[in-house]
Amino acid sequence: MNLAKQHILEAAARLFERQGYHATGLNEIIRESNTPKGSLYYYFPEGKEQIGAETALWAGEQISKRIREGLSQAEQPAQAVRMLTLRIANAVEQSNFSAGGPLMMLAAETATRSERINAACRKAYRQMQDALAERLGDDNLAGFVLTTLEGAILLSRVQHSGDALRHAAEYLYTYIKARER
Amino acid sequence: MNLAKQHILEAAARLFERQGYHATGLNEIIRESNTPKGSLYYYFPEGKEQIGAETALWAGEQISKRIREGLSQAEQPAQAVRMLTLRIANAVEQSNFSAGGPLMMLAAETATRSERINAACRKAYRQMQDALAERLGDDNLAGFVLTTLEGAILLSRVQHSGDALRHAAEYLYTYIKARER
DNA sequence: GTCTATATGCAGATAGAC
DNA sequence: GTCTATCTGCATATAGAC
Repeated sequence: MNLAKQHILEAAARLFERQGYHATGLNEIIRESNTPKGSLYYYFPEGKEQIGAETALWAGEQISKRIREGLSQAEQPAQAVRMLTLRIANAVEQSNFSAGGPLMMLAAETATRSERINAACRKAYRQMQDALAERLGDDNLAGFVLTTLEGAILLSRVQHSGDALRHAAEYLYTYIKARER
Repeated sequence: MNLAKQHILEAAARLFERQGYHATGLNEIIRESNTPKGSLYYYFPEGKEQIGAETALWAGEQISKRIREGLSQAEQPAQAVRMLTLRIANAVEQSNFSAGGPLMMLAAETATRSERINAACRKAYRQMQDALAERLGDDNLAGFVLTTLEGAILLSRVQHSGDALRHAAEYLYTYIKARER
């Protein structure tokens, strides 16, 4: 993929993550990406919706990678999920509660308003769930962990505190641990 | 509270729930509320942000009531939470995945962009958590249930399927049940 | 209390020069 | 590939009549 295009995508991902899809203007994306203004419609001829969809796909791959990395750093699945969740808590706090995955905003705002972006978000979430399931050996459980992570990220952002994520880390740990036997 | 004002608030809540805060225009709220156009700035002189904040507070009270009602319909807390979650799953499906609480969108979109709306959302979430804690007898556990519900609503909406909520219902049931002993 | 008219600005998008 | 200029439309908000 072209470098300028990649810059636009990454800037869009950051902005969607911080403030959402509808609150982000194309001018803002251009500015934030340090990309020549004339490039946007050259690389994304179908406009904002295309940017949204490609951002979701790209984000899904990035996050899945990080999930795999994070989960590989502990012996037992329960402990791995706990550590991953605590890492997210730190990341969210250090970003002043603007981090937490570009997907959540994009997915929530377009669930019933853009079929194209929605399809991309579903695919991205599926990838994330697969990454979790690889380690947990249970797709349903992976779905529940994903659910919990998204909910906890949302509440942590709203409450301007990583506590929701830290609590989630402990509950998930206890739950998965109990299952291991 | 004045009736016209109440109509505006309820229309705003529905629209924010379906499509989000930034995607909803004031004209749309007027149209959907069947309220005279000149009334909006009469009742909400501080504009859209005031509407957002008051909507969040109102929604928080409504949802807390429904949580209390829902949780009172079973003998044991574990079963009560399960039934509440399944009820939400049905509601979300029957709304074509546009329902799921006016708060989520509002809260996510404004977490770092409007202190006023953010404060209102926090208060609303606190009320909801209190309503859960009353029945569960454990504020941390109530927070975890809230986290799970919000995450599951998000994923159900994105995936256009109530499965995430139904799975969450079973996991929460198992978890709370195990604690009862 | 509610109306119409309007101010002002930015949104997404397009055309055509270079 | 990138530029500038511009179109169209809607956004929030305000003023002043009734």
